[in-house]
Amino acid sequence: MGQNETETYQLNDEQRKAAQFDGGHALILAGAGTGKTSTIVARVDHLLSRDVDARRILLLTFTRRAAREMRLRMMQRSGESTKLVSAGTFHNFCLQFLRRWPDLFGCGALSIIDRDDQLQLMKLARGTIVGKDAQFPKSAELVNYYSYARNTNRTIAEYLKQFTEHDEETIQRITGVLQDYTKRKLDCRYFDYDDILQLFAKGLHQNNVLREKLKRRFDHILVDEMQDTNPLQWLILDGLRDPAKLFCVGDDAQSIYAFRGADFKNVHSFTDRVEGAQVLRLEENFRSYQEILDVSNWLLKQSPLDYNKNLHAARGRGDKPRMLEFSEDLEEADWITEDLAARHEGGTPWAEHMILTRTAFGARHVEASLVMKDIPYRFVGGTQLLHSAHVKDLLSLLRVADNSADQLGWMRYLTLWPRIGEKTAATIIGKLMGISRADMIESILTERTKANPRLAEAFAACVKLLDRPQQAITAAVDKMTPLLEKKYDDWDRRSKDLKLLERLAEKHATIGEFLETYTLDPISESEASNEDDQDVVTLITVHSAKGTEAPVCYLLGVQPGNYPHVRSIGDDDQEEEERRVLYVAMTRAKNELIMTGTSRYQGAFVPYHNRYFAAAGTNSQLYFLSDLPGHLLGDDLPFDDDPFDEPIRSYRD
DNA sequence: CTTAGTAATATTTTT
DNA sequence: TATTACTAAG
Repeated sequence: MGQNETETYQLNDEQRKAAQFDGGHALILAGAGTGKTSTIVARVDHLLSRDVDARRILLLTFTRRAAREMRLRMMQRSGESTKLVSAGTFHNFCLQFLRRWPDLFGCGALSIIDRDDQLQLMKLARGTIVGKDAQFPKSAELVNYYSYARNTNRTIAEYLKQFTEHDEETIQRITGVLQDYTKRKLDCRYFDYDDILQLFAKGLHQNNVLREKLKRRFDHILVDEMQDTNPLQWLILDGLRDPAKLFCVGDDAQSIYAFRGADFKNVHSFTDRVEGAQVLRLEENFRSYQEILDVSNWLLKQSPLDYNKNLHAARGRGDKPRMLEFSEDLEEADWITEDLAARHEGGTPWAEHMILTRTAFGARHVEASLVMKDIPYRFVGGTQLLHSAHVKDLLSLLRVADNSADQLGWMRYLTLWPRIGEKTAATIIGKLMGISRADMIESILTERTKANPRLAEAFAACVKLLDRPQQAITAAVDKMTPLLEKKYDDWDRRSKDLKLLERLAEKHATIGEFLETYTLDPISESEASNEDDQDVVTLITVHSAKGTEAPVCYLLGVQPGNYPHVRSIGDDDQEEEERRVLYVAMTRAKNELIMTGTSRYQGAFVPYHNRYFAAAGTNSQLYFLSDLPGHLLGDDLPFDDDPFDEPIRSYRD
């Protein structure tokens, strides 16, 4: 333990000071690429060398990917004992305790639902409470209200009054819908993402027995990406600290999750809130060459906010970032994949390249081009495997087998069968509610769906295989194939996904765990099929890319309309957040940063708050890079401006 | 009530 | 592009 310190793993002075900090609580302000992960890993190593019990260290990350990376790095540095460190996301950590002490938290068996299910449930609630009313907020907006209010620890009414323009009466009606939604959620034993955090925080703060138990479990709480924690998450940290010590690492210039309730205050007010806390800074960038940082620094300097960031490259100088402009996004996509192929031909592994995109939608041409050229890739944040219609069809059976109160699952499963529509299904579901014994459910199904004997058979088969997920899927596919074949005319293509599902299920102990894993950590089709492949290009949304890096980074769609994104225009805070998104994207690159964009911006119009918004570079205020000084970039000329029909003028003139 | 066919709808970011 | 929403006919 700890024997490697300073020999193999070199830290600079700032990092070492942070890793070995011996006071109380600490906030580490760490700029992009300043070695946040290394410092956290080194801190764990330091604690272990001081004989801190690994089981008493808690490491909270923002995503599962980050948690995985941390575990790997800790293992490499400090060995087997780090397996005992609790490392995971907030959601993961909280859920673990809800499961361990359900009685103390007051929750029984539950299924985690994703945003899709939330939306559907909200649609039902909205339908019964307000009926048809085009003026009334759509279900998607209602889900956002509900989630945002809870993540910022406000009541619904308080949030609506403060952040929306709705009148008193509308607020009343919205509250009514959300109440109905909550009731439906409980009826189905559903838990949405926010319930996990909220119930944990509530138990932690309102149940003294529970708080004492939880507080006594950890001595050190390490938090990654502190700038993206929200008030609800802060409540959790605040409840767990003392005597446990907080070690929070973050960078306000990389805060890009305000839409999820993330609050800078967790960083800016840290020392006010936590008595005696110390602030340490990491300012030397180990990731990128100075030229990449020059452009990034310039971007932040344009902001009216003072980020007080001026990253300095420890690696010195390299190539200037490039900016390429194309007239069509198909050309842009093809250029990138051709460049990739050429580099690979030249001996560079695929894995050294990352393509960053503002939106998953914006990457569709690149994805198509990668497929065309047979370049292996994984798309992090791309279309989710579990969201395609045929997969949902299949999973509906597994869901109801796992949780018989799952009404959305029943509705989907039942209506797949001939002669069963919404009404018939609703009647059957009504009969099923409140019954938990599988054999009784089976007999009701058999009784009510005589025309489709396989409906009940398939259910019975899956229930028997609850702890053999792979076999359960095989059985489900077997029984449902005739149905799905008829429903989809491109069944051949779709059935491949179900094979993929079988393979994924192998690694899981129960159906419940299988469903939960991929609900909390959605997986895209390309990720699922390339799971074991190491050498692949990474296509990734900027939001998912926070915390990662690659030697060569392509930044897709660097053009007006994307930075800031049109949907954020009009709200100053949102626009400013978009600048940070671009900053995060740029600072991922280690050696080369290649920005591409199209001049003909998205055809013509983009819907924006029910208006049409033309943004084709008419207003330079709307594009962060419109005033970017040319000397910061490499020599690529914008293609359209390249004058090929002009006589050359001597430089001596 | 169900179903087949057509129209519309929405594509920011995520645990 | 793909899925969901709606409408008219069975």
